[in-house]
Amino acid sequence: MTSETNLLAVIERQRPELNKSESKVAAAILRNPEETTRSSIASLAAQAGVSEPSVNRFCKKFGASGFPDFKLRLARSLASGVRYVSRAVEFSDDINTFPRKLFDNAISALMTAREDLPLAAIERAVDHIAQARRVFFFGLGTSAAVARDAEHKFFRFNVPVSTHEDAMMLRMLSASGGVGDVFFFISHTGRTRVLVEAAQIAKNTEATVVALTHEGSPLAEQSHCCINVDVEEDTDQYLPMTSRLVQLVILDVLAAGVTLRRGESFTPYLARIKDSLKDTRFPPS
Amino acid sequence: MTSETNLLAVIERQRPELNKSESKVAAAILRNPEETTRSSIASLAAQAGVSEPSVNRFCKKFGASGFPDFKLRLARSLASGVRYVSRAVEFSDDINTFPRKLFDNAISALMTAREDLPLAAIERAVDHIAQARRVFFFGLGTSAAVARDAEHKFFRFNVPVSTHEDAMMLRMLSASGGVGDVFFFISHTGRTRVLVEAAQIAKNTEATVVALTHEGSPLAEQSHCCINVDVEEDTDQYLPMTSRLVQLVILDVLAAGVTLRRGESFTPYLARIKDSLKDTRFPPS
DNA sequence: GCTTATATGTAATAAAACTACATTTACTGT
DNA sequence: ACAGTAAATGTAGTTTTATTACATATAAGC
Repeated sequence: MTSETNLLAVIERQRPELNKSESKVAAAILRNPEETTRSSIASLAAQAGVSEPSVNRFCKKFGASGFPDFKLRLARSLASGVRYVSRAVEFSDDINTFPRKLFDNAISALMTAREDLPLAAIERAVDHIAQARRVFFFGLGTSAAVARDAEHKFFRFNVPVSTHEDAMMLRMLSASGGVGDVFFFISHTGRTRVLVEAAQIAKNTEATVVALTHEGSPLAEQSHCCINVDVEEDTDQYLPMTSRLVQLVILDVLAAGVTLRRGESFTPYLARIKDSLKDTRFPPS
Repeated sequence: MTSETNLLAVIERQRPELNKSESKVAAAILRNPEETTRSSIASLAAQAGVSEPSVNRFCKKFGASGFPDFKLRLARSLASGVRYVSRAVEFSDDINTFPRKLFDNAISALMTAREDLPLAAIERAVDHIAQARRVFFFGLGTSAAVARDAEHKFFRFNVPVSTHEDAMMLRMLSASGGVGDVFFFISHTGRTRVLVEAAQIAKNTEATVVALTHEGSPLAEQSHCCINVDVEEDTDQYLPMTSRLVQLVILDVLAAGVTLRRGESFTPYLARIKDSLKDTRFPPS
């Protein structure tokens, strides 16, 4: 078990396995975590309707050395932001609340993703990309921007990279796949017909299909290597926001992986690309 | 003045104005903040070589109600992460370390940004966009993907939105600006010549120029409304990674702001757009 | 229904933090 | 330089808070 960052999430998760008084304590804490960090063991016990030692035992059960230590941990995980349940924006929100909520959601999505990174898949994807002859990044809708970002990132590795959004193009390019080609599909749902079909076509060639999507989705099934992005998101009401952030960071990870694979001798090359941009900018004052 | 989040920074700043025993306490805390959160008032007093009440007074001086409250605040500000130094990826890193580092950096950038959101500018930008006749999102390089994402997000508001990357297009469109047009420029550095020049052209029209960039940059100076994104980033060595994440979340904030402005009656319209995508997906199994 | 194990509470103890007050230190003016 | 005063720091006692050891109650197994 990883040392989970978010104490509240741990409590929530363990809740069904707690006995009576423990779950009363859990309830009291979850009802008002912020207040818990400020209250004494006596007042929390009163709030929960249990005895003080019960609270103490509860704290020890969750890895703390005692109540004060527990409060500290709680304060930490509250500060490290972010309510475990991502908070939806309401129409009653105003400028002082909703921007924070959105940031909290973004942060919490990244923290969740960080806890459970699909390292094996990432490593394999890096392998494929590092050795690729050509790389195609395909994504539609929100993921189109991600694909675009990836293109801009990976072209620096001296490998032909391209992005496309035209459904016909996707199919034709996918069909053109050969040894050393990597088709990299990006999708939050993993159910976008056009993408899934293109992936299927590509998979029937000699090319490698990598998917950055939800594991178990139709798209994942059409891939040789699926990097699982499993962000809970209320996509019924809102556009995918947090999942694309996670996708972007994972692409950064892949890019970094490829850089490391190339080795230190590669850095001058990257620097040269950077330098080429110098004259497009106003010099720093 | 904002109620500063980072207690350590506050202590550091106040240090010259502290008297002898207080500064001993400050030194002891700064020497090992992490440990301080776990120690008792007695042990901290011993560490600092002062008496317990001195420690207590120190705590009160910094706004805490007492030592336990102080520890809580300290724990919070340690957790809220501000590991100011974001950790760079090294060639000695392996798969177990560098992905985490990149996620850490992303998270810490968002947390830093969250602490200091330019709410006033955001509010004004929402005003402009909500009332716009047309909106143009302009960004180049890494920011092109951000602009693209914004386009995809904002077209849902029933306002003509577009993105362009061609330098000539930017200039011509900028020149075509009129009342009700919003030109939204996105740039990490705020020094990209093409963008700055386009912004200048747009500003000479009746249109509104909004910039999502570094305050004080040439681009910011050509805008009516600048949303300050101030992410420290080693762009000499790496591509902007974290700044674009912050930009994206801020655009989410703007989109949410516009949605809220439109009011609840607007939701069915958004739902209709969502529904139109249904048939492009494989149904959930 | 008895036995055993587990869970919870009670009350005493120990630890920690705070307060009031005493002492020291540093500063002011003569 | 020295008394007087104000600020700073420390001492010791008090109060609050947390923990431990143990007793009682509750539930599970035979």
